[in-house]
Amino acid sequence: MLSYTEENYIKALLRLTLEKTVAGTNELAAQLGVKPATATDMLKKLREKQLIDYEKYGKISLTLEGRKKAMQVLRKHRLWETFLYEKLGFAWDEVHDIAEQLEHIQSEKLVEKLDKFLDFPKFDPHGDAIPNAEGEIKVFFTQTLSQIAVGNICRMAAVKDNSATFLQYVAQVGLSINEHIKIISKQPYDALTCIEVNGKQSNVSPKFTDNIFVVGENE
Amino acid sequence: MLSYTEENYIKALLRLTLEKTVAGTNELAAQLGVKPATATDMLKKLREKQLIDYEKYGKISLTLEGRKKAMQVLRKHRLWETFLYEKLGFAWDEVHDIAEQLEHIQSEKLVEKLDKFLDFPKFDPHGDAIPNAEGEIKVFFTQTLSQIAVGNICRMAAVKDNSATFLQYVAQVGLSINEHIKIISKQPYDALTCIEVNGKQSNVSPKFTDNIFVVGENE
DNA sequence: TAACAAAGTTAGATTAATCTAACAAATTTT
DNA sequence: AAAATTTGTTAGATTAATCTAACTTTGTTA
Repeated sequence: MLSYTEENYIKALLRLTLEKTVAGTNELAAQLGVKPATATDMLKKLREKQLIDYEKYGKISLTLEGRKKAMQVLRKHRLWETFLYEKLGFAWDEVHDIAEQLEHIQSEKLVEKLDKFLDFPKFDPHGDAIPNAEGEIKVFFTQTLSQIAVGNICRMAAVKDNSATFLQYVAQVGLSINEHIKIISKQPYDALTCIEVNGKQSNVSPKFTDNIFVVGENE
Repeated sequence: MLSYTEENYIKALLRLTLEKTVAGTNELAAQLGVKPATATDMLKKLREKQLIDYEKYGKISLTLEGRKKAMQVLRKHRLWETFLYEKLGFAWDEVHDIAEQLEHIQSEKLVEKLDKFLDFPKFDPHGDAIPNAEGEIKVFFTQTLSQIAVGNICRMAAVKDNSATFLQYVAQVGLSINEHIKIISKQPYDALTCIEVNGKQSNVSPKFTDNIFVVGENE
């Protein structure tokens, strides 16, 4: 079982690795309000416990196990935030500090009962997704590239079709996850869509645009 | 602010001093699952913080401040137990261990909102009274000595009248808080009640029996 | 009342988490 | 590429809470 402190370290690492590319010791220490020397000590300990991959002077990343543990803390945090907001009537901005304490309560059964009591919420009061019991965030995309109007910009979120030929085609037009896409025009005659990715324009078929999940820019 | 550990010590002391006469170091240590030496150290620390009265080799008691703090922890414990039982559907015997963790969450506002959410419960799922925000357990006695039938035994809980003459009268018949009282007989003619306290019988008036709160023996 | 047992304390060590100060490695700038 | 800056580590100390082992006080019993 992880200590309160260890949980806070892996949670901070999760946040850093989600938001930015890689996490460094100073950044981690700042996030937690401790000195870098302290963080270094804890990093060694977390490595011993196989929660992170780390070599001295190198970059830090969570192992699968570490990430799962961190996500479970995040799950508790967001469920408690939802409880405080929805059930107890706390304001939007008051819930975080209390949830920081509640997220360390150890009881799987409590978490599951709380989840049920809240009617299995998918998002917390800030709109952030709540991980499931296995520590995964399932994001269900509903909008495909074909639904975006001419002139708008969106961002690629996922693909429906995972075939090699399709993925090669996707790469060929310069697309990848999070890449921006602008809809230049749509041809009424042959139903092709002209998209622009990184300054490069391509004409693609409905078969293509129907298989790309996107999110709008105004999120 | 008290540490998690300090809170546990004063809570254990509260339990011991409520249940038994005086608390000793060994007993306290046993209650908390630590060695007596550890308890001694902590007792010094709690004395420094003016939470207990204590001299070495002497008996231990909570100060008013210490008692208040302990009662506030107990309040949180019992409110959370009520929440787990009433709202989350936990069983009677599952709530204690989780409440042991939840009772240490620091947020006055949380406690008050939880209290309201639970509709200001007076008793927890085990039937124990929940202290108020000031750390007091208000017990409302409803039964007076005059309502006890002949032949029954009850126990003195409190008095309605606090006048000196009444209290002297009470002492004179051998009564004090928690003292047992047996109703020997009631005279229809002059409405006097014959009571027995510690083997001593006295005839008392309705004015007397109406001003003594009692609890039945079958609690 | 002297001896024994129980209760409580002290001294010294350990562990987890932290710090400061000094040092080492990596990166950026000139 | 040498110098300067940033980043990260090590060594040694501190605090809170705990332990064991030895000792002291108090209370009980023969």
